[in-house]
Amino acid sequence: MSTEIRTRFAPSPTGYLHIGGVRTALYNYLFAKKHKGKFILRIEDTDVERSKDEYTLAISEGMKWLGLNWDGGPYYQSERLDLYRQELKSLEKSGRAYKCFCTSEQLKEEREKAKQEGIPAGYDGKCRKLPEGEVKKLQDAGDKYTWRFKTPDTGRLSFKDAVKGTIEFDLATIGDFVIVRSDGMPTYNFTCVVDDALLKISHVIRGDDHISNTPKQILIYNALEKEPPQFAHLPQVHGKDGKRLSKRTGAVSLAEYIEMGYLSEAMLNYLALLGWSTEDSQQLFSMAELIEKFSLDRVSASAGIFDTDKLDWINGKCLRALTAREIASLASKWLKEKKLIESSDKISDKIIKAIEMEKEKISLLSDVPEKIDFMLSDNIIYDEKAVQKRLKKAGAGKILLGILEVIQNVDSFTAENLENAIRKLTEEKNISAGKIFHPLRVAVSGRMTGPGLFELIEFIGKEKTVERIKYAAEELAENE
RNA sequence: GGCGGCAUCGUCUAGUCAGGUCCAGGACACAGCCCUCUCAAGGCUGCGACACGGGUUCAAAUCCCGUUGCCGCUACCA
Repeated sequence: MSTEIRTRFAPSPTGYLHIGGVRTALYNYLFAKKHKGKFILRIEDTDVERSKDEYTLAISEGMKWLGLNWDGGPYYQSERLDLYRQELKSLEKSGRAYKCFCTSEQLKEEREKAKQEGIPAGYDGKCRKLPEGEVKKLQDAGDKYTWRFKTPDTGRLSFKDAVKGTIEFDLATIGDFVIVRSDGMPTYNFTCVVDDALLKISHVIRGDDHISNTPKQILIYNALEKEPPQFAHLPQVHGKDGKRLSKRTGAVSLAEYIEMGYLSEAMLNYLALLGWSTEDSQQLFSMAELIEKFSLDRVSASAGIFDTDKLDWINGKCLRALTAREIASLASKWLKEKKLIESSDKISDKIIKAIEMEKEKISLLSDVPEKIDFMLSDNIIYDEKAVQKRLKKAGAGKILLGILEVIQNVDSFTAENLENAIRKLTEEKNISAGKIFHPLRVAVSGRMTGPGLFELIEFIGKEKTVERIKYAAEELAENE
């Protein structure tokens, strides 16, 4: 009997969607899709203090932006409290959970003491032995209590991890841990198991910071008489300093990368490769290829560093594969900010043409305005360095005037005709192409870089071109 | 401290399970060259790594032991 593959992404809404979390979500998504299974979204919001609605929103928006659409959920743990309560009852009945009246202050003190003395920290299971009468007394007195899970005192527990192999733990090192807080809210290790079991998750794919939690969770599965899922622990994503990704080392949230102008497919492609690879080292993938080729046994075991150089390269590749119209529409937010367009639905053909000419130089969507604004504006700004280098040269003014004459006489103002005419000029006057092209470029655009000169001139139009060459020749160029 | 995980070019990695075909392959970045009216893009070339120390073996990046380093867990966070 083949059971359905079901994976889940289970972030806690205590911060914006983290880039490492995005990768976890991606791998879960790819694995589910590859096996024609289901990908479920679950929000782990049992930490009332730190969970915020805005983070929940950011998570689902981010997932949508990426196109990682979930097949089930989102399930909110805060809405499933009854379920955990039921399972707690079952644990109580089987004697696997007990009430603990120790206060957090007490425990903290003991932990510190243990640390100083160099003895292994961890709960000593004091309240496990509390006589029933004593429990009743404390409870009647209104003392707050947590529920702890009773872990075995001896033995070993091992599990097979799809990326790390077999991992074994000594159960003596795992103390009784809290599964329900004194305010009645269940904790992670408990809710996670209950939900994964109830939602029939077949493969738990998550960060390897959860490895140490896994034995605890398996213990709960066993106590609840549920079958544990397959585990796959992904290596961490680190910052440039090799440490855990943090704001200090760069952007960490997906939203920041969106803001910088990255494309979702580039992000996905890059993240897919950060910890996974094909045997032939393929670098560029469509989502369909990713789904087809992904497999957990080719996931790397070691942590990777989030490096934007490669992301930028992939982003450029993705961008170049789009049409100018698509780029314009994707970049409309930035175009609007720079006042190049009024609204997203008012993208002129001129803008699209300009983007077309500069397409291969765009690496981020946010680059678009600066690449094309000089072609669209009526008043160009002459770059000081460009003027110095190309116009303040002996004879530059005279050359420009010569070009002007030619240009004025080009009847059909196309790039081809312009090029023919100007190349003819270089031959007639026997001067190198560079001597003509460079000053001309600066004269009409104000800068030294840009699209092909003749396409650019055609785009600018005869009237403006003539006007600019005149200005440059008379006001800027060296006329000696 | 205890427990657990990880260790190949600056970065992402292939190769490790089934030791030889690996004086270690690909990609990004970097450098140079080519193309070229500029900047890009593209093409080519180059630079560059098996953490360290033992062992096993005819042979080790691959297997074993130890060391070191980094990371995680050790919460009434997830």
